[in-house]
Amino acid sequence: MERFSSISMAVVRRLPKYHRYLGDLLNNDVRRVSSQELSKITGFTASQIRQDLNCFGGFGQQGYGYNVDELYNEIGKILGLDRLYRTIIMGAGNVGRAIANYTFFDKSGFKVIGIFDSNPQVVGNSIKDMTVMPFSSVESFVQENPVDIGVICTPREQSQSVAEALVRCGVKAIWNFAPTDLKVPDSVIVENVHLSESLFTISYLLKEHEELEKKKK
Amino acid sequence: MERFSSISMAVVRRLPKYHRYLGDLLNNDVRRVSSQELSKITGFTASQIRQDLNCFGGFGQQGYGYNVDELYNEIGKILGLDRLYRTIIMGAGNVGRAIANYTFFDKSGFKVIGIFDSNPQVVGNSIKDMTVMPFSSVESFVQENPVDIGVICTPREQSQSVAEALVRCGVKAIWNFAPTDLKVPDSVIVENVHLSESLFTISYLLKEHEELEKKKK
DNA sequence: CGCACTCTGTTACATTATTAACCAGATTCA
DNA sequence: TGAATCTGGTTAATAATGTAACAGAGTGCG
Repeated sequence: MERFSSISMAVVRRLPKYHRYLGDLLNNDVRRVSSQELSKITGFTASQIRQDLNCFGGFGQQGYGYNVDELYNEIGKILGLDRLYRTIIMGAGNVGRAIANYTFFDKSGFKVIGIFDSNPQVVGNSIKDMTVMPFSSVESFVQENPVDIGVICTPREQSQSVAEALVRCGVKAIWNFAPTDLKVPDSVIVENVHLSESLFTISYLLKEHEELEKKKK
Repeated sequence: MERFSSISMAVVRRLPKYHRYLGDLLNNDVRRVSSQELSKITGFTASQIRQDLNCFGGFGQQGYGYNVDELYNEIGKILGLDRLYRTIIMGAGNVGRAIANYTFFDKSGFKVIGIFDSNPQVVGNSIKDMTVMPFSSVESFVQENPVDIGVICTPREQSQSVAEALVRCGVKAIWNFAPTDLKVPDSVIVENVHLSESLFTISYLLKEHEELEKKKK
């Protein structure tokens, strides 16, 4: 995906973490927090936290720190969590069902409004008060019900054609759980959750760890 | 987690992708490939690919390129995919069940040998020819059956204590699906799959995209 | 009300990651 | 066989990211 904004992805990917930790503080009735305290909690350096936050404006105050409540809400706004996103899930297999039932999803303003599958055996089943629809009906469904995010939970073979269908429908963002790199126009946002790559990374680190243990002996 | 190896994580996280694309080439009976061709396929620069691969040794040959079969296997070895990992899943909810049934998991040498849950209603259920066991039996189970990787699929509240139990059992790596940063000793490998952060990133990018559209008008 | 202290915003520096440039070895085709 | 071409390994240059340093705004206590 092309990006015009000057904010680097490195910064963007830290924002959710700040948001989460600030939420925790808020739950513990903490009113104010300094970058140094945040540093201890999050593990990032205080310097980095101050710099990150300053990309979006001066939320803090010298000699005081940051107001937890205010900062939490500001970051929420920056992340776009003050709105509702309509999503559809493509593929009602294990992953698709897990996402559909993922309560966090709902709580954060991501509303699943449709689930689709290609398997006639699965179409018609109900998942969380929704009936699974066939892939072929996606385009007409989206015309009636605008969709912001499409979640791809199909096997690898189907993922590219499903992505293309979503793009044709005008879906602006894709959350991809299939182990491929989808080819879509630059204007479409793709966020991959590549479990296999994550797993292989563990495998690598385990092997590396073992080899170091051996060397020690 | 502490790391001693000189290989940077940036490189490590690209290896699975190389491995995947090489597997595709292999399936298409492609025998040789140059860094330039790989560049077109993967989207990384040829320079980067050559440099990455050279961290582990000179697998290519001037004027020829890389032998696909050999490179695929070498990267597989580097990633530690030539061995079997015994895993247990902590939490038999939506995510835990999805992982347990994830066929890719099996195919790549990650064998689920146990599933645990804290809910007495869930304990005793069978998932994929396994019976869900109570959390309390983890330690004795692991003593009998060595475990390499523990997968945390519990709600947030339980994740830290479950992680600590795994560490006590001597589990060396944790694949964490709970939305927290676990506190474990440095020697334990933790790989997070933070779906919420991934989702919030989409949210941010969607908002950014919309704002840029507005400006154009 | 003022002074010592705190803590941000910001700029300067250091480190890491990515890309480009180049050379020599190997290949291929005539 | 040999010249033109290709391509990997390696070093150098550039870009991106992260860390440290510091001035001064603002706090809070006496």
